[in-house]
Amino acid sequence: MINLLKNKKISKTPFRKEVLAIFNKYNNAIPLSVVEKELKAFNRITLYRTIKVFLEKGIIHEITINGEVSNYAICKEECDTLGHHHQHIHFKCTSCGIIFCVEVDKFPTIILPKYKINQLEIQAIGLCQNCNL
Amino acid sequence: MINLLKNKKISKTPFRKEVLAIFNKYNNAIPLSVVEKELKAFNRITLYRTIKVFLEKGIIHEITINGEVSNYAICKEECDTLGHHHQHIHFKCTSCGIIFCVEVDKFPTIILPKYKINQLEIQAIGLCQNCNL
DNA sequence: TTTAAAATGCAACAATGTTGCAAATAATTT
DNA sequence: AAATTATTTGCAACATTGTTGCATTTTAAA
Repeated sequence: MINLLKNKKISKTPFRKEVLAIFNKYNNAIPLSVVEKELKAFNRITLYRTIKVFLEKGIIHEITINGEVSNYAICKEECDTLGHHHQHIHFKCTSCGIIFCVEVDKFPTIILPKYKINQLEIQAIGLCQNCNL
Repeated sequence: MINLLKNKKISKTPFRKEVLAIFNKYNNAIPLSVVEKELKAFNRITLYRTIKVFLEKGIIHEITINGEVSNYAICKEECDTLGHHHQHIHFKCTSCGIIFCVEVDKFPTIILPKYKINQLEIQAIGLCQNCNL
């Protein structure tokens, strides 16, 4: 939805609408290089700033696995300026390289005595449905 | 142990010994900036190459949380050229910023039908023992 | 429609990471 | 222990990635 921009109280510009449409088009997470290629009128600086705003507003979230180049995906849950609230894991296929979010029935809990855990980031690496045939 | 370099079959040089000693000195993960400051004779290029070799040989592992600058820590388990085999989680304290590895009693398992999960990376974000007092 | 606020894009810069190659050092062989 | 081979180091140069100030343009609000 393009109204997302209105809901998040950020200016609705052609550039942002285009970037948002690209993220919506993909069902998986994508790196900036893919966004670049999809953009009709691409500008590095504006893209960096757009990504930063989208991250801050909880429109997209960043996925970085083992220090590799970051991928970005639309937030499905109610994320906002105050933080991201995801209950999904990130899966990376070592065969086709795809990265995406997966909902799991029972999201793990970890208890560390004397610590306070506010957020759990879980990344699974393996073979996706297609590559595991 | 400095013999680690011999065991991993890589040349034992003063630079590598120094970098290894720095990692051993810290009980937590550290970014390259800290390694730099600790090094007597620092050279950016050699450091990058040393880190790369240490990663490949399974001497250290990389921790990247939410696209922030990577931190590095000694591998405690049997990691080698064929891969890293960790059964610990990575904890980041939002108060003091420290990042370190934590052993957990029961490392979570995630089952995704039709997928094959080879590795699970778990990052917990919250307050560490000191900051949670 | 006018005004105020915000976004864009250029130029310039800063930080991070890489590569070829010659010199230096470490490991191996004799 | 000395000579040979293999590897590492560090310089120069470059490539990539990300940031900032500022004037112009565009969006949102009055």
